[in-house]
Amino acid sequence: MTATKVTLKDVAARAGVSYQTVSKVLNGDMQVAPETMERIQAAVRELGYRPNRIARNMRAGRSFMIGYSWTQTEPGQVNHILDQFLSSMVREASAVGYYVLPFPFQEGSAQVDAYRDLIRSGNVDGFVLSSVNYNDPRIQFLLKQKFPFVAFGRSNPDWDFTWVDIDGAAGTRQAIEYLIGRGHRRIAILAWPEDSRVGNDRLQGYLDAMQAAQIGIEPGYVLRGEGTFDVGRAMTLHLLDLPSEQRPTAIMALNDTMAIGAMAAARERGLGIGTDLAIIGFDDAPMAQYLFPPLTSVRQPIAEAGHKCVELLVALVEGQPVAQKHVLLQPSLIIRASA
Amino acid sequence: MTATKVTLKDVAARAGVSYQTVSKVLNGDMQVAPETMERIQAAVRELGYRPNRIARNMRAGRSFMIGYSWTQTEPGQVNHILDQFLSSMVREASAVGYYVLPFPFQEGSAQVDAYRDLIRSGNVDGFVLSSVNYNDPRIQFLLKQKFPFVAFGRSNPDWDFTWVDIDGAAGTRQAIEYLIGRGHRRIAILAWPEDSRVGNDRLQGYLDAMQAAQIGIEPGYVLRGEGTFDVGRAMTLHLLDLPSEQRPTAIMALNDTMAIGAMAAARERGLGIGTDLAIIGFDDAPMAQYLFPPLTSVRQPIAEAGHKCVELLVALVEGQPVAQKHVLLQPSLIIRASA
DNA sequence: ATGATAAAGGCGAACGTTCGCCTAGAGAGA
DNA sequence: TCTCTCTAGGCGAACGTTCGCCTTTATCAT
Repeated sequence: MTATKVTLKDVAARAGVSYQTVSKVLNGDMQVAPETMERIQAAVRELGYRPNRIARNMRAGRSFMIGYSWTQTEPGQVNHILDQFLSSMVREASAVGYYVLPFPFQEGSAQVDAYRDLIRSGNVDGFVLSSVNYNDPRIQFLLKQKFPFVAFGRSNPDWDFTWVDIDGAAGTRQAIEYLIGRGHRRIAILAWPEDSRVGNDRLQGYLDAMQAAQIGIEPGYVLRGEGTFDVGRAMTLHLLDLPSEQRPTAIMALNDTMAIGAMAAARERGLGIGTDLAIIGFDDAPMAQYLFPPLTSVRQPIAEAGHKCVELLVALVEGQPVAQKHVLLQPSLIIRASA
Repeated sequence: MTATKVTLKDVAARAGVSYQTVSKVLNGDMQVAPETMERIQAAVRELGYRPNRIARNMRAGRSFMIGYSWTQTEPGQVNHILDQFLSSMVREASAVGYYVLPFPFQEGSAQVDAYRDLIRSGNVDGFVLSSVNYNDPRIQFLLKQKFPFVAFGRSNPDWDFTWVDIDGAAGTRQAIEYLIGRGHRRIAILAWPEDSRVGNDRLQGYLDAMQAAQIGIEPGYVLRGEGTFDVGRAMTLHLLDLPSEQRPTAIMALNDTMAIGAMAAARERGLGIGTDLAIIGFDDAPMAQYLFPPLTSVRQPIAEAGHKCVELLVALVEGQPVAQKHVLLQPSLIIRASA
């Protein structure tokens, strides 16, 4: 019907007051006579007035936007995280008067440029980073700029910044303890390359749990490689082809994709998954429950992480005291038939 | 280093011209002496000036934002679409000077309110809708408001609006033709409830292909239900328990989750998937290739759809002539071992 | 010499808010 | 009656752009 924008002046004209008064009344910054209040409210209602967000932001000198960018996954991979993480960020942001601004992921040095541009153009008040790793150039840059950000994931221990992370070590530890409790001693782990901060964290839980149970770490049981199906399958075939007294009875993979590769390998060698060979994954991808057999996996509280990131970032941006600079969320082991 | 914002005036002061001149020069709206140009460019470079996007939008009376909201999936489900669709929208939008603004999904009548609020507050210049269905209240509302939007998905045939969709009928047709070519005649289909526009579209491809091949449609082979694992499994068990001369030799499901349920059912009945029973899914979820056996499925050009949606919407918003109001993209059958 | 024309750039205004300060009138205390 | 203090609300300014129009100076053809 009415395509034309309704402004404060329109409301003011109809209510018979100055437009600044309308502004103040709507923002609760002023006492007015009850009848005036009534007239203003009626005008707002009848005209369908909503404050123009751009003008408001202009005046405030802020954008009330949170920049977020994520690494695009390769064609074969799923980003089952994104939906949960982004949805929970958007919801929490909206609840506190912010929006999330997704921007394109860039490779290499162009990546930091994208962050710089968003800052300089006043497009965002802060960032949430994900997929952080050691020596992350974005963190380095934002720290130097003193620009507010919260990282989903830890980085170099000597860098001082606010982060939210999932306790990967605890997740793996839980899984390994479970396997040990079921009587397994020869437990192998399909880990990631050494330059992966997340991979090292998760691997640490394996080392801790084995040591706590006084089981020596067999170097041949710790395999590293890219977290893909093919790598998981190849590593598992290698393990299964060891002499039978050395062959592991349980394999944990640091993500579900590798675990599925491990399942394929077990099937190829004619082993019953969950019976002859226990397999545990990490991430609890949505498909995990539908695999044959359903995959035991470590589930991460992704939505909670997104929520926390926004909560901390907004506190940072608004200069409120931040209760906790570091939030470490606990994952949980979802036990199914594969282990 | 410099936390303070750099504005046109700062640049102008350093270059020794008026700030409006800087604006015009940067926007290519004015001819200046080469030396002046040089001074301005140097000042911009040295100060790291970027135009303030909020002020620019304020002046333009537009936000250069595209609103987008998606239905949150249930815990067990994946939204493997989101990453591709959103990424491609963000990339395309960025290329033409826009951003994508995700906002929280609301149930029921609050949903339209969210759209209305975004319009009134000047937050967005247009919308991309997804998960559209028959009688979609959002489409109804936006048409009445004459507010620019592009739907990813069709709705009521008599509503006149711009959409991008994937030719689901063609996808199913391709799959069924493939099955027929492999000698199958007793082909069942696991379809969705009748109120699903997408489901009916995909189902139509089955009907078309069967008819074209002169194979009568067996009513008992067309099963409808929610697109979940459990429903897919239950429907398949029902089909497999038919007398052997009536039992289908191939089953197509309208999504991968149901197809995986069908695979579970086949396994329970001791049938070899791809040998005793052919199974085809729809969506080509990333996990499909890692299933045992790998699932034959219909792949949709999601990224292209996202790209097109933004392209059309921007044309709409800027009042440019839209080459094609309706874009129907072709899916492709990815043949693997399950059929 | 003179007027026309173009090039180079200045200036005021406006977009819709919010913020701080000002004012008119009423009520109250002395 | 005078002043002092509230209360309700008005008014100007500013945020950083862009747009339209104006002014100045140089260039050129007549």
